[in-house]
Amino acid sequence: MSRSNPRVLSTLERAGGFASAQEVYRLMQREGESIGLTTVYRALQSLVNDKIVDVLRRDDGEAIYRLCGEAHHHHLVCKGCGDTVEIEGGAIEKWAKMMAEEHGFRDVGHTAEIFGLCGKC
Amino acid sequence: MSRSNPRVLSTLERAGGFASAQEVYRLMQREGESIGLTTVYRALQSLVNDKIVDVLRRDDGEAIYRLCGEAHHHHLVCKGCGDTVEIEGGAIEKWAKMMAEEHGFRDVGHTAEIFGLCGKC
DNA sequence: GTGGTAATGAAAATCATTTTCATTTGTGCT
DNA sequence: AGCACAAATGAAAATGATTTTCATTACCAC
Ligand SMILES: [Mn+2]
Ligand SMILES: [Mn+2]
Ligand SMILES: [Zn+2]
Ligand SMILES: [Zn+2]
Repeated sequence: MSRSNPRVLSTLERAGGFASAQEVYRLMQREGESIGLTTVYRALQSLVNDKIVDVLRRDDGEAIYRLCGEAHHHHLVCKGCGDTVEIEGGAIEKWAKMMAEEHGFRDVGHTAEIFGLCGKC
Repeated sequence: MSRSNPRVLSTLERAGGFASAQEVYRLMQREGESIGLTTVYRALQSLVNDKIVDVLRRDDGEAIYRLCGEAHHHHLVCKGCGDTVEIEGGAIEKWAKMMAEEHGFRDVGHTAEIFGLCGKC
């Protein structure tokens, strides 16, 4: 049951950060790779099963995937122009770990985003 | 633009805990209330806008809604059974404010969720 | 009552994801 | 090579939540 297609994995790597199945698919098409959307979905599911890839959900519900190894970071997004700054979240990591411990949760992950108006807007 | 239909709100109350738009709709139908699915969606969106209701996502991507208290808080959600603990986020508030200042952002808000497996799962 | 605006809901459209199923590919064996 | 059998692939159809359209209805103000 090892459907962890290496071309899909390498494309997700190349994408850097999060990408949805549809985005991975479009990226491969644009680069001339021949692959079916179904295979992309199956490969990503498999990679998640094997814990090589993380999955979470965008606000619109679309599933997004990311290599587990990549540096974990958060975003500061401008509601006006969409500019995004990648920020470090040491305080969040500690908070998440503490809260999980306190309530007996394990295998925890987290999401955290800040949004507002940037200097130009 | 206040489409926060009170019958939808009261149904969500009666449901207790989280319920999806589809579930709220089916519940109202079962109890003989005449309402359209579209109106349920619009009412829930409106309630979320007014911060009367929290929204998050099930693992399958379906949006689920729940009445939320006045105080600003965050969630610790079990990926296994869906149990949710409302937690306090003082550390996050400070972090968000500091990051925003550092990058010249104003009028900032934030989201932060922790997810993992609870003690029972 | 008349005109204007907001709310409603049935039906169609959207869109990510899953399922089906026929075809292709790979692998071990003779 | 030739054959058998399992796994992988992908096009097309199905699914299901959510959104959009649009015609109708309820609600107000004057
Ligand atoms: Mn973090
Ligand atoms: Mn907070
Ligand atoms: Zn900006
Ligand atoms: Zn649990």
